[in-house]
Amino acid sequence: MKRTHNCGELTLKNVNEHVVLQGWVNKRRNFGALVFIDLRDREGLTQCVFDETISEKIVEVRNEFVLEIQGIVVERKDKNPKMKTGDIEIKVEDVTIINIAETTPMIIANQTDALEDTRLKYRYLDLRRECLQENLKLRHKVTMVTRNYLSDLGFLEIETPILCKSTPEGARDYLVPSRISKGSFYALPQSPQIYKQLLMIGGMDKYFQIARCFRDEDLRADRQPEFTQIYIEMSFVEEKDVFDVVEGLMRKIFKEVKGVDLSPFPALTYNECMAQYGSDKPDTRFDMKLVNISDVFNQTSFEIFKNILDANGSINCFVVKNQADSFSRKDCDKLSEFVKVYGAKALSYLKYSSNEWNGSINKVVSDEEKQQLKQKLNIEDNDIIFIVADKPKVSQTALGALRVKLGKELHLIDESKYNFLWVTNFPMFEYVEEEDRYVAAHHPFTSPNLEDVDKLMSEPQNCYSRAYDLVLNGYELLSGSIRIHDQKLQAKVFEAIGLSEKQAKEKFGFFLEAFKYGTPPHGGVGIGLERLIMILAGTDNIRDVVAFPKTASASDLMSEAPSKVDDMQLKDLALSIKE
RNA sequence: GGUCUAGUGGUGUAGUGGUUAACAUGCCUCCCUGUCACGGAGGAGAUCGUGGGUUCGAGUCCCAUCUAGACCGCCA
Repeated sequence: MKRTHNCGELTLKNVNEHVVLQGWVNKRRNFGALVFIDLRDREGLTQCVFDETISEKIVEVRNEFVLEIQGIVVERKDKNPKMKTGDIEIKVEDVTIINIAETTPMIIANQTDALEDTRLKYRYLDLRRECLQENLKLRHKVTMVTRNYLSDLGFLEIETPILCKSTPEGARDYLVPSRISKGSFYALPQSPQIYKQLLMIGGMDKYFQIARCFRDEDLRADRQPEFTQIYIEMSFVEEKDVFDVVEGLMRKIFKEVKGVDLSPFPALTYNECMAQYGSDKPDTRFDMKLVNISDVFNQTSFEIFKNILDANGSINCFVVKNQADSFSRKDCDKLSEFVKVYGAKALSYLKYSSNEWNGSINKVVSDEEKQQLKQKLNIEDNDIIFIVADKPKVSQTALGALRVKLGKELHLIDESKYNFLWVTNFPMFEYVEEEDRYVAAHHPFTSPNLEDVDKLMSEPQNCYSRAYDLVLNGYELLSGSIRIHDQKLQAKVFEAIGLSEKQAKEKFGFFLEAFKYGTPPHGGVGIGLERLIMILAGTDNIRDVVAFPKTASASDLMSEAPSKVDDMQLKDLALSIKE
C-alpha cells in the first residue's frame, strides 16, 4: 500500500516527514502559479500546496478528482484552528491523478444546501459528507460495544432466517413468492420473535442478534420499512434480570460513545404514564404534567363538560407557567386545530393574569370552579391552562401531543439530557372496533400479569401484561416482555383474542408444538438501533443514520426500487399482474 | 386510506394575474504566490413537475395527476 497516512491524522509531530496521501479534492483554491487543494478522505482534510514547480500538473484537476499526493509535511505560517490538521500542510513534490470526476449535482460540504430527494438520488455523494460519515461511524461503534458487552455476559450471537412463514397478526408482511412451491409465499421477518423464543426452547439460554426487520406499513420520520433491532432473549429470568442487562448495555454505550454516566432508570406503569404525560413514550426532560380536573366540574352547569362527564369521559389539562401573554386568541385557535388531529373535539383554555380570568371558557365556568382550579393547579399570575374534555384516552393523547409540541416551541426541553424511563404494566389487550374483538396489545406470546390470569376472559379490558418499553427522550427505544412458557396459559390467551384451537394451530402450529417439550421461562427485548443512533447523533430524521434509506413512500430514489420485473420472472413464479 | 406543505437554471431560493423570470452558489474562460466560505473581470445555463381549465394575458388562480416531506390512521 502506497498510502502512508490518512487525511485527518497529520500534526506538527510529523513535520519534515515524507508522506503519501490519497483522497478526493474537497476544494481547490487557485492563485495562478500557487494552488491549494484540500484533500479529503473519511478521516478529514489536509491542505496540500502546489507551488510553481508543480501546479502545472493539476491544471485540469477539479473538485472530487481522486489524487495521490506525495510531499513533505511542513508547519504552516498561518495556522487554521478550524481544521484538525490546520497546523500543517503538505508541500507537494509529486501528484498522480488516480481518477477524474464530473461536476457533482450537489455540493459535497457538511452544510449542503441540497434537499433530501437530491441527496437520496446521489446517496454515494451524500455519504462523502462528514456528518453522514460520523453518523455511520457512531452506528458502528454502538454495534461493536453491544457485541462485546453481550458476548462478555455470555450471550451468543445467532442468526435467524430471513425467509419465514407469514404470521397474520400484527404488521403487514413483505411477501416473497416461492418458485419451487408455486402459489406459496415466504414472509420477511417483522422480527425474529418466534425464532428467538425457539432458541430458548432449544436451550441456547442467552441469545442476541443485530437483526434486520421488515414491516410493510406507512413510514414516518423515525420509521423505515426495513430497520435494525438489537434482539436479546434470556432464559430463566424475570423482568429485573432483563432490565439489568439492558441498563448495563445502555450505560456502557453512553459511556463509550458520549462519555456520559447514566443514572438509574426510573419506571412508571402505563396507566401512570398516560395520566401524567398523555403518552406511553413521554419526554420526561421537562415537566408540564397533565392533571385530571374532572372532579372540579362534578356539579358544573357547563353543558358540554357535563355531557362528557356523564358519558364517562374525563377532563384533563396542563398549565403553561408565566406565558399566558404569549398566546393570542389566534395562537389558541391554531392549537385547537392541532388537537383535533388527535380526535379531540376542541381545546379549551383559561388565562389568569392580574387577578382576572380570561379565555375560551371563561364565561361558562363558575367562579367557584375557577377558585378550585386555582388551588388545585397552583395557578399564579400569567399562567394559562389548556383543557381537553373528551373520552379519557382522547383527552390524554391530545394533551400529551400538545404538551410535547409546546415543550419544543417554548424551549422547555434541556437538549443535553438523556432521560430514560421504563414503562411497565401495559394493557394485555386492545379492543378493535372494526373486528369487534380484543387483540394482543403487544404480541400473543406476552405473559399476562399473574394476578390478572383469572380475568383473561371475564374482563380483558382490565388485564395487564408483563410487557415493558424503555423510553428515551420521548422515543420508544425498545419493547419487550416476559413470554408465556406454560401451554395452558397460552391456550387461554389465544381464546381471549378469539383464536380457536384450530386457528391457533394453523398459524403457530410448529411453535405451539415446540412448547410441549419443556419450555424454560424466558423474556427479552428488541432495541430500535436507528432510534438509539438518532438520539446519540442528535438528529430527528432516521434517514440520517441509515446508509441507504428509503423515502416516505418506501422507494429507493437511487436504484429506483421497487421496480417492474420481466414477464419471464413472473412466469417462473406463476404470478400475473392485474392491470 | 386521510389531512397539510412544497415542486422555478446543476444546486438552493425570490417572484402577491401584466416588459426580456430575479438572487446566491456551482459550472466555463481569463487574471492573481498564502488562501482556507480566497479575491477580481467576463460568460453559458430555466419551454417555472406533468395534463387540463379560467382569463385579452398564468410561474402566479382553479381542477386533476405525479414526486418529495410532515402528521393522523396503521406500525402485534
